[in-house]
Amino acid sequence: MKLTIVDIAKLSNVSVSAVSIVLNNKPGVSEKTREKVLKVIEKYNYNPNQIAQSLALKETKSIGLIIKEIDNPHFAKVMKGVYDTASEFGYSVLLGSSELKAEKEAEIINTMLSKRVDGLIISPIQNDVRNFISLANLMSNNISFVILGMIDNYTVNSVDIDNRKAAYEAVIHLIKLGHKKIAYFGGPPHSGHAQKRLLGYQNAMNENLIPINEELIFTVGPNIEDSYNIAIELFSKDIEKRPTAVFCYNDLAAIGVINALEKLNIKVPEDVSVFGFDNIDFGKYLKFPLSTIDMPAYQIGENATKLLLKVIQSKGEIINEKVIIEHKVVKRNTCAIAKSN
Amino acid sequence: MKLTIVDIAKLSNVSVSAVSIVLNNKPGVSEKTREKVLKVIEKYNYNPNQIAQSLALKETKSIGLIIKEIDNPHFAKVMKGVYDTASEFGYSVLLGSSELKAEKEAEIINTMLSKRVDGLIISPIQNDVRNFISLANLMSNNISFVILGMIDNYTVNSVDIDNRKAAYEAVIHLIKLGHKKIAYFGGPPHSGHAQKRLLGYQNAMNENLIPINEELIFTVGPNIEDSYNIAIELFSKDIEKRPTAVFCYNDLAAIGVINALEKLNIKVPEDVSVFGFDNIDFGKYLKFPLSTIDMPAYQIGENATKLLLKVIQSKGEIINEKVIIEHKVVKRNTCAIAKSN
DNA sequence: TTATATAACTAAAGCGTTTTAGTAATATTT
DNA sequence: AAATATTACTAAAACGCTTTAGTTATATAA
Repeated sequence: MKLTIVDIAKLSNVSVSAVSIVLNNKPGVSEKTREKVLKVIEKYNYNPNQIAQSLALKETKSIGLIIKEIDNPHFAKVMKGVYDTASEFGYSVLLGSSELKAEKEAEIINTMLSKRVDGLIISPIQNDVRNFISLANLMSNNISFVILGMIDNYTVNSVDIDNRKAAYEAVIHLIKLGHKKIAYFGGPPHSGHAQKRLLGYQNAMNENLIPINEELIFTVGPNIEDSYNIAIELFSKDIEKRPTAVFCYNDLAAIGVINALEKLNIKVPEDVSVFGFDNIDFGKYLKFPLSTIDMPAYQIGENATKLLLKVIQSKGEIINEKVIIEHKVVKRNTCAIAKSN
Repeated sequence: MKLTIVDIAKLSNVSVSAVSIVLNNKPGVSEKTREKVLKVIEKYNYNPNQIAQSLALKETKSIGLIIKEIDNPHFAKVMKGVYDTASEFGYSVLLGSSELKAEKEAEIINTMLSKRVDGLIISPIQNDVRNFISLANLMSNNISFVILGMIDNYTVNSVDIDNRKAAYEAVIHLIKLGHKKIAYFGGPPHSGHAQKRLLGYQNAMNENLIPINEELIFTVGPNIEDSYNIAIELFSKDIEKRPTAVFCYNDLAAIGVINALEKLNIKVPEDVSVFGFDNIDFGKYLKFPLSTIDMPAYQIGENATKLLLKVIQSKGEIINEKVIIEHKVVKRNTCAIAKSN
């Protein structure tokens, strides 16, 4: 039977209030009683019920983290960043994964709110305000939250890299290598990241006066197999219809493409170049060490958490920060000079 | 301002109890008032405060998951298994990562208990009951929990693979390939998994009358770099002091070893064979597709959660299940016949 | 010494639910 | 129509804490 503060009070012959004061290390009791109470607490290994505390204090010391896919190394790093800094500041983290489903996302947000988390870190499925239905809810009920991404035209706290610029740089890299027929394997259509990366792709192409072939722009699912299949189909076409390079919205997609290429006996990078995005740890150990954009996921998680805690603690004044983390283009072995054909 | 049940009661001209009855879909109010109340709830988008519910009901509908490393693909899969099934049954999951530190583990367990999770799934740092300090606490306070691993001689609910057997099979595979000088790159000394896997290694060696050279048994940290460094040192020795095969307690360690070998211009698998453990997704995409033990992490998470929920729901009768999940040895490209030398 | 300020302590209300036990209203039997 | 069973409803206690406001004891000032 778990002891309560009432039990401790009785056992130490003081009032409940006195125990509470001792528990929270507040002034209001003599050294003598403090020690007396502490001794009893120690003896019975008393652990205050945080549920009751939360109800009284209207704070739970926990935050919710909602990512898109649990088993994606990128999000694992984000989680670690969030978890480490949350722990450091005494917060617990409640896990949520939307698996790219909008309804699931909304549902998770709802249950987290009824669990009264002190704040939320969300990697949203969609950045379009019209589709990101929970956003209005969060804003109007002024819940503390920060977005892993960008919501344009809204005063929403967020942390992200400059996705457009990163994608732009990746594609420029490919163009400088002589590629013109560059495919884009993008993520879910409404995803902010996918859109920004597509924009970067378009910018780079336009700037170099390379016409964009809509037939080379794809939407792939979140797993390696999906992009593998699409790549198989794409590269089974006539050679002149095939791209000489493909820029992928994440490393997982790039792995799928590379696998397909290998399956079809098309050489990477001699025949076709592949560029990823995220720089997951395994990228460098792959059969074809991946050229990619380094998106510092741990830092993103860390910064998001610090920002969230700032928002939580700033009862009153409005915080409006859009943190941009520096990315890097990392050139490894999956890109080469385009064959002149 | 968040509405409370009292507000809803007033707005619908009924008692608080009536609202509670409606909320929980219990009998005790007429259809008419039920609808009336429901309308108000809908209109104001009322969301009951789960903290208050938890206090009243003495259950939080959340479980704690304590793993050892967040950014290890094996645990990512475990997490996904746990998360998916917990969600399916209406439970939230509170995340904990011990990062292989016993004090951290104990601390996490403590805060989760004060947050009054309904149960705990723990991948413990140490399986030795004398060192796994929290275990006694959990058992004597009869907390619902399940262990990802094994605690011998105790009636502890757990799910795991047969680690000894799996390791045994891996080493037998190596031995059949003609290897005799087989190194073991093991995990932290007190870890149950590491111990069981070491035992399997020893069994296989003994059974084949191969003397065990203690100098070929190593303890490596949880990251790729650590085993890389140890391997560099090991394989820089005189050739006759070097093993011809190394069996690693997880895939990450195997990747480190392979990298070191590559760095030293030692050919995998021609010169030395490497065998991993876990079968992380990336294993097959690596430069040297990894031979390894398939440990079905998702299933482990799933089973652990189902077992935990069973324990939670079985107020009263004692449950004592030790679930063993089937492993598989997967042979890919990192093992070859030993050179006769 | 008395008056006053300060320190130590505590009773009770409040946080937002559920549930028990009771009352009032309605339906069913006789 | 009266007696009884059933249904609808609600007041209040309980869950385990914090905190406010008040009381009592002690220390300081006059």
